[in-house]
Amino acid sequence: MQEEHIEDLNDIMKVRRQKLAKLQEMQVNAFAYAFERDHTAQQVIDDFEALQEKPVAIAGRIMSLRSMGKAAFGHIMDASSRIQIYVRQDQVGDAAFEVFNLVDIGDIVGIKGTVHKTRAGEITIFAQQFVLLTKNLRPLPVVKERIEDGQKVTYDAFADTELRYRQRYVDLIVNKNVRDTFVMRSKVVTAMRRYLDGKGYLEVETPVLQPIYGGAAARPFTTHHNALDMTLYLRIADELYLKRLIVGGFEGVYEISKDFRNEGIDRSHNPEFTMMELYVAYEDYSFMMNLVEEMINTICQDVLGSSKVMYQGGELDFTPPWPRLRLFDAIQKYAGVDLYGKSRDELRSAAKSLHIEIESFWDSGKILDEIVKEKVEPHLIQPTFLCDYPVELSPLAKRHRDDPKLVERFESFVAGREISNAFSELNDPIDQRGRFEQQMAMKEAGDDEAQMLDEDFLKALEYGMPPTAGLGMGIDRLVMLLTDSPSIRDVILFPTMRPEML
RNA sequence: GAAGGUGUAGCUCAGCCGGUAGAGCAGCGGCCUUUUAAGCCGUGGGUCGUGGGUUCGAUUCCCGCCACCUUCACCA
Repeated sequence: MQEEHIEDLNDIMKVRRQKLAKLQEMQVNAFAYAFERDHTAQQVIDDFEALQEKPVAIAGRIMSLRSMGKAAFGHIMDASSRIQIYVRQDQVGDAAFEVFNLVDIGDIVGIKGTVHKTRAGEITIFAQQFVLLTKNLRPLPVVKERIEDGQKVTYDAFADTELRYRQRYVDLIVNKNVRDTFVMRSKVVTAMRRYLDGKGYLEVETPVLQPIYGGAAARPFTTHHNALDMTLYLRIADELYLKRLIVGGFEGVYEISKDFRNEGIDRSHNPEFTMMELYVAYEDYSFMMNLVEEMINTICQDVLGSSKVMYQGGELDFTPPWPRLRLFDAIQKYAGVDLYGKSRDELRSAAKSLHIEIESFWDSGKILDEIVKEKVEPHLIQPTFLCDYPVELSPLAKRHRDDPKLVERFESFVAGREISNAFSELNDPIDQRGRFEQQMAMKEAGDDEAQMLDEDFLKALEYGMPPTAGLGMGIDRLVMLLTDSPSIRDVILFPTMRPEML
């Protein structure tokens, strides 16, 4: 709405504008500059005994109103909590009460008054002064709750997922559990930083715009730099830059940042998502397994006070150690076939007998990957490490010390979803070049997710990268687990949406 | 990208085997100075997602389109 035509607004919005005009006539600033408060709602509730009868100043958004002529009850909400207010004409004065009569649910107000408990036993601020701080011009969904048979019943919840995602600000105002989820998300990231910083690792920032994308198998977003007249890609992983830093002499570096993958959107995928990558010199993937289970458990303890969490009706237990299952043993266990050392054709027929569809250009690694996805991953509910992957699947991982067909790689699974991926990093530049070349061949063959050859990265390896363990961890998915969220969109404040058609 | 589902008032929903729509809350007016889904009385509000088609007549039936949800594909 570029130009505003009041006749286009609905009745409720028209009335709000009229009230605004009335306030202006009364010389009331409906968009105040500041309000000096000395308590939050939660502080008043927590310190009720000490604050009883004492004056407090609080501010917040009106969430309910029950007017009784010359007095009214309502609830105001600030970031901490919700608290009842009681406004009486004979206390706040005629002028302020006249303003109060123009207040709607959704307005932001400041209250100075004394702390009491009502007859019904609810902590309430009896207003002595009332100030309008911000006039609301758009009706807010009014969610009501009632206790029935000890159960909290919610009426008229703001529940339309599309509206909730498109207008997350409304979702946050109205749905407390949504606020809680994002507070929890912040705590998870803070706890992770605290853990990694405590180990002495250095948090760094590497390029989002990359001339050559790498470090994962995915299609990128492509963009263009005008001044340089060149194509740039939004990163799909941080890996190759972080390893350059290990070459440079840092011995532990991590980055928490957005990665971008030009793939489909579903309950566990968003085109931009948050990843933590960590590289530690002189260590291998066994070290990293220990670190992952310790780190996740520490985060759980920090933010939930427990190693156990309920997720979608089932209990997850993050207490270390987590089971470690070799990939081919897992296939044996869940698919009932031994696929170790099998040729591409043998894998192909195995896939067929397991009713798994495969593409003609897939190599043996890709076919195996598909079988694992279908037959193994759904079984990995409790935290589990799947380790020792075939070399074809992992062009950046070091060959297994006991078996050249495998690499020293693991992925951790929880609730059937991958939450981390790690390996002993390949630091032999000759081997690395060969693996890149194999990827290029796959790209030729039609695999548009095969990785690009990065000459500068190879050059860095030629200078010598110490033995290094590397890890990537999906933050969004971790937060989903710890907040019992079924969709990644529930843990991303503004998930990717198609633009609304106007 | 495919299939299925959904789209009706600010919010949550009902309804219509074709005759231009209802409820609760929110709103507006009135009464009410301890209420809390406040209450009581009265009352306004909708191009029924969008564009076509069939029909005397479409919110309802048919087709296209858009958005969202679910499952699948791709992927983490």
